[in-house]
Amino acid sequence: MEEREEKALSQSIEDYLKAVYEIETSEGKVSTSALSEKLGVSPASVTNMVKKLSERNLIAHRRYQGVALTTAGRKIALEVVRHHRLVELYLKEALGVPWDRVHQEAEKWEHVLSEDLEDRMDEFLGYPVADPHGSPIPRRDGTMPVRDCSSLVEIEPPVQVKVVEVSDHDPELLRYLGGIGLYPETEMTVVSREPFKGPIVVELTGKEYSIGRNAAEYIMVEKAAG
Amino acid sequence: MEEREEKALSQSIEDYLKAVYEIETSEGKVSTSALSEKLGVSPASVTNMVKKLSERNLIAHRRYQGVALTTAGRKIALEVVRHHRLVELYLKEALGVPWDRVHQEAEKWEHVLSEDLEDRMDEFLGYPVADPHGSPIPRRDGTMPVRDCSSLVEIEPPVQVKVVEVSDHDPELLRYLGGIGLYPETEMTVVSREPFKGPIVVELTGKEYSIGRNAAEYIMVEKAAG
DNA sequence: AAATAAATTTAGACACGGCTAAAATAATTT
DNA sequence: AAATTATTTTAGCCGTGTCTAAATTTATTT
Repeated sequence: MEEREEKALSQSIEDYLKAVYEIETSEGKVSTSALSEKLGVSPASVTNMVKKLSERNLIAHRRYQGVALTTAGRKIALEVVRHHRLVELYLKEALGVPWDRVHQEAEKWEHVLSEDLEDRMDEFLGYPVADPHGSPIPRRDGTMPVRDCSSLVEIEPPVQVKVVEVSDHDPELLRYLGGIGLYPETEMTVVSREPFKGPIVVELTGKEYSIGRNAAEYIMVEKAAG
Repeated sequence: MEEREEKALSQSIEDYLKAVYEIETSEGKVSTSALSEKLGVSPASVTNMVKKLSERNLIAHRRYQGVALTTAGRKIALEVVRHHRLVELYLKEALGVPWDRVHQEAEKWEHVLSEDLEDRMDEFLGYPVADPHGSPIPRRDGTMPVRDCSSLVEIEPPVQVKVVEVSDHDPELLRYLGGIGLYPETEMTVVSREPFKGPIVVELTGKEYSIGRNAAEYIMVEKAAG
C-alpha cells in the first residue's frame, strides 16, 4: 500500500530547498538570516516556511540554531540545481545567451522543466558535467561530480593553473572576466599575489591582469595538467 | 510623466486572458461557464477573477452577460499566445518533442519566457508564422496573420485541399493524424462525405482514410494551389 | 555577571486565488 | 403567465506565502 505520488512542490518550496543546499555548500551552517538574505524575504517569513518544510521532513530545524537538509530534501534540492545548471548551459549553447545572463533566466525555467525535456536537453548537450560558470551539474541519480580545486586567493605564485569555476552571483564580474577571456577551462599563470590584501596578478593570452581579492575569492582553479 | 512600468502579471491572470482570447476566437461570446470549463476552476472563482480583471481594465464585464477583452487585455493575451505557439514550435524543432506533447509543455513555458529569449527562439526558427498544429503565431506588434480556410466538414468533395491547422486540444487525435501522415501543409484529396453524419473520406500518400465528423470538425483546410 | 546588541521566533495581519453553499437572475418549459 | 431549470453572482471560508511589530533567545561587550 505504498503511496508514492509525485508531490507537486510549489516554486517557493523549491527555492527554499535550493537556497538551503547552496548555503550548506558554501557556508556549512544555514541560518535564518542567511536564507532571508539569499531569498530576499524577511527573517520572519523564513521561520514560517522553515516550520512547514520541517513538518514535511524536507529539512531539520533546531530552534535558534539553524537548518539542514534531510535526505528527502537534498534529493529535491539537487534536482532543482540540476535543472538550473542544465538550463543555463542549454541557453548558452542552443540559444547563444551570454553567460552573465543565463542565471537569471534559469531561475524561472528550473521550475517548469519536465523530466522529459531535462533528458532531451541533457542529450543535446552531450551529457555535460558543468554549467557555463563551471559549477558541477548533479547527475540524474542525485550524486555530484567531485572535484579538487581551490580559490584563486589561496594559490602560491608563480604557478600554472586551470580555471574550474567562477561564481555566477555577479553578472558584472562575469562580463569583466569574459572580457579578458577568463572562463572555465581557461589556462593561465598566476604571476604574483601582491601583499597587504593586494590583487592577484595573472597572465593569460599574453597579457597580465590584476584581479582584486574580492573577485579572486570567487574564482576556483586547479593546478594545470594535474 | 507617463508611467510605463512593465507590470508583472500573475500566471493566473495570463491564463484567464488567454482563455478569454481563445473562447472569443472560437465561440464569439465568452461566458462565465465557458471560462470555468476551459480553466478547470469553479464558476464562482471565475466571477471572482473577472471582477479583478475588469477593475484592472483588462476585460469588460456586463453582469450575467459575459466578458470581452479590452485593447490592453487583448495585447497581453496575444503576447501569451505568441509565447505559447513559439515555444511549441521551438520544442518540436529544437528538441524533437512530438507534436502531441508540445502543448502541455508550452502551457508552463509560456509564463516564464523573457522577451530576449522570445526573440532568440523566433530567430532560430526563422520567424515562423504558425505553430506545429498550424495555429498562426501572433506577430510581435500584436497583429495576427489572416488566413482563409474552412473546416474539413464543410468541404464539398471531390476536391484537392491543403491542411492548414489541426486543433491541439486532444493529444490522442494528434497521434492518430500523425500516424496517417496528416499534418499542416499536407495536401490531400477529399474523396467523399458519407451521408447521415458519416465520415469524410480522404486520400493521401495513396491510401484512403475515413475521418469521423467529430475529428473533421477540428481539421482546417484550404483549397490546394489556391 | 550584567548590560547591551544581534538573531530568531511568535503573533497577528494581508493579498491572492481557489472552494462550497445559498441567493439572484436569465432562459426554457409547461 | 407561471413554474422549472440553468447560469451567474454573492457570501463566507481556506491554504499559501508574504509582511510588521513585539517578544524571546543567544551572542557580545563592558
